Amino acid sequence: MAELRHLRYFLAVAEELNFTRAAERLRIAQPPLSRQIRDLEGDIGAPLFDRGTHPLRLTEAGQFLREEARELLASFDRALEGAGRIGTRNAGWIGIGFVESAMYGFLPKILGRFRQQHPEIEINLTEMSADQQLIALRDRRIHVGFLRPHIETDEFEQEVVQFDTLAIALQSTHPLATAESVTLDLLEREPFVAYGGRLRPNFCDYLRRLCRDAGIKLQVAMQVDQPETALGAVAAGYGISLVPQSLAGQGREGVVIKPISDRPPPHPLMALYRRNEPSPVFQDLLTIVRTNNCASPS
Amino acid sequence: MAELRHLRYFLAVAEELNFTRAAERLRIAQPPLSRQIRDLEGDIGAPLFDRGTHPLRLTEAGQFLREEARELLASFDRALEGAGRIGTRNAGWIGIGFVESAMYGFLPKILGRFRQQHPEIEINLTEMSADQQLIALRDRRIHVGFLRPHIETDEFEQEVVQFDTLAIALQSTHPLATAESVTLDLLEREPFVAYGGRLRPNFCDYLRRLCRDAGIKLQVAMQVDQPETALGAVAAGYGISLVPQSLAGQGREGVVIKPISDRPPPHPLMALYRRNEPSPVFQDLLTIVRTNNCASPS
DNA sequence: GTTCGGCCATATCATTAAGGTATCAAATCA
DNA sequence: TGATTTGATACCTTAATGATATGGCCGAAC
Repeated sequence: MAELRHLRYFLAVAEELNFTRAAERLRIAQPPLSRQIRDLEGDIGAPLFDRGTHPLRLTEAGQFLREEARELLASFDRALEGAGRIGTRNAGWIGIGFVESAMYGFLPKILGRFRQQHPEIEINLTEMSADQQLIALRDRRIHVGFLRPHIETDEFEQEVVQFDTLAIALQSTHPLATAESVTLDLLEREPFVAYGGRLRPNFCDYLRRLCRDAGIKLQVAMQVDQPETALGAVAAGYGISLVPQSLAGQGREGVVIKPISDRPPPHPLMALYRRNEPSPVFQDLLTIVRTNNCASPS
Repeated sequence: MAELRHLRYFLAVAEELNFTRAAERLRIAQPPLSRQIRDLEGDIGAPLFDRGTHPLRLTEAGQFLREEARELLASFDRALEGAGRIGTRNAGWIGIGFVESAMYGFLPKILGRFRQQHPEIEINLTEMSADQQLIALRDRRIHVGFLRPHIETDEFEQEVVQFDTLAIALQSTHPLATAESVTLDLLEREPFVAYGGRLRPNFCDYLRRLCRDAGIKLQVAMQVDQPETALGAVAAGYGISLVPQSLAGQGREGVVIKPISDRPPPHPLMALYRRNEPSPVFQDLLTIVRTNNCASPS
């Protein structure tokens, strides 16, 4: 089984581009180094170096692994050091689960402020889907999850931390492209660019439920995976689509994003956490999240 | 030296909360498992389990390490598999360096589209400062870097990929808080919340240079590390500050962000890459970055 | 073209460290 | 308190890492 040693050795060779010098640097002899690299290559199933050239050259796979190896070794050290700090200084840690879209501005901001208040607290950040967050909360593997609706649970505390609404994306040549806003029933009268459930099952479900509740029957013209891709499809004239209003700020050629005047569907970011979490550090995090002041409809 | 084996073993115990069962799962005997855990704890310098309780319990450090270990082991496998795919299918990889603020919407969007076009390409993402990006480009450790000015180099190709301007943040009780826009010379007449060079030396330098070029003398009232923190300081009445216009969308209580009418200072996101990069995959990435259509002043 | 030197691979031996067995001590539970 | 579960200790075995010796290949220099 491959071990970190293999990466350490590989990295030495990748940096020296010379087995002999790398071996010296590692304080081992050259033959065992050759064997370890060979073992690693066997494990990977592909060569990492172009042999027979002077100087030695990394293959594409080797170049990739060199970067990954750096990152991995650094992360490993950080993890052990972090655990050590927590254990010795009796510091703490906070585990955070989040859906990808929470990374679009919200989380970096929160984390920046939190780190400033609590530089001694180790933070474990893991991107996970909404249902993975539920499981992780139950297992106490994270302290808080950030997700989009629709979760129906009273097992955990839940609160809105950032408010967004859905808006309608139109091709810029559309008759309504110059209107101030549009109404929701426009969705029934135009072909629709829908979301497949593959990448964002929750967002997809949410839209489905929304349309059912509003009594809207969509004419699905195309399926895409992400709101950004939907914008592309709209620009290309496949139809209209529903996207988060916040995407309007980005401005994309061929598309306009119009607010919905009658019943704008909400698209909030939620925080989910266990009731009665005692940790004062966690309470501080919640305070930061709340004073972020994005929790009111715009 | 600590190895992945230690993490694998630790994870088994952490999940079973029982050395004997964990050993069975790992297909080894219990005593060597105990020893490996002890070695790991020695390396870390803190206990990972509360011994002497039934059932076994993880210490805080142990809980943290459990999450980190999961992540690390998964990353390790991903890295080896990725390298294998590159080597066998003759696929490729793209290395991307980026400053933190590129993560605020820009990069996730680009990556989403790129992954869709090239699911077979491995992506190595590394957050690094602007000067680290320069070094990494030279070392061919990344193919492209995303950074904020000010970099003066003709060693690499450079282009604007997202345009933003700086705006002035005022306390919402400020007389000008209701104005449409303000002028740059307001900076001279009010105490200023400035940026220390610790976290974002480039941004800090950029502001300094900007003020010097515009002939503006700031009255620095406070130093903060990040624009978000600056907003907090402004809300608290320490003074006014310069922040990216894009922060205006987030809305924060006690602060208004006003565009600068006379000479709005640009704050673009740049892409930096080697000239004559032949890879067609890389060219595709550039195309996606360019058709992102955020490169024109708003 | 031939030779020399650098460099990596292979083969074999030595040593270290991981894994196994037997046993003990401590905590839990009846 | 005695039986049982469970982790720690001591000691031995085995496997894998590391060292030494050597050979072959490639490139550079004469």
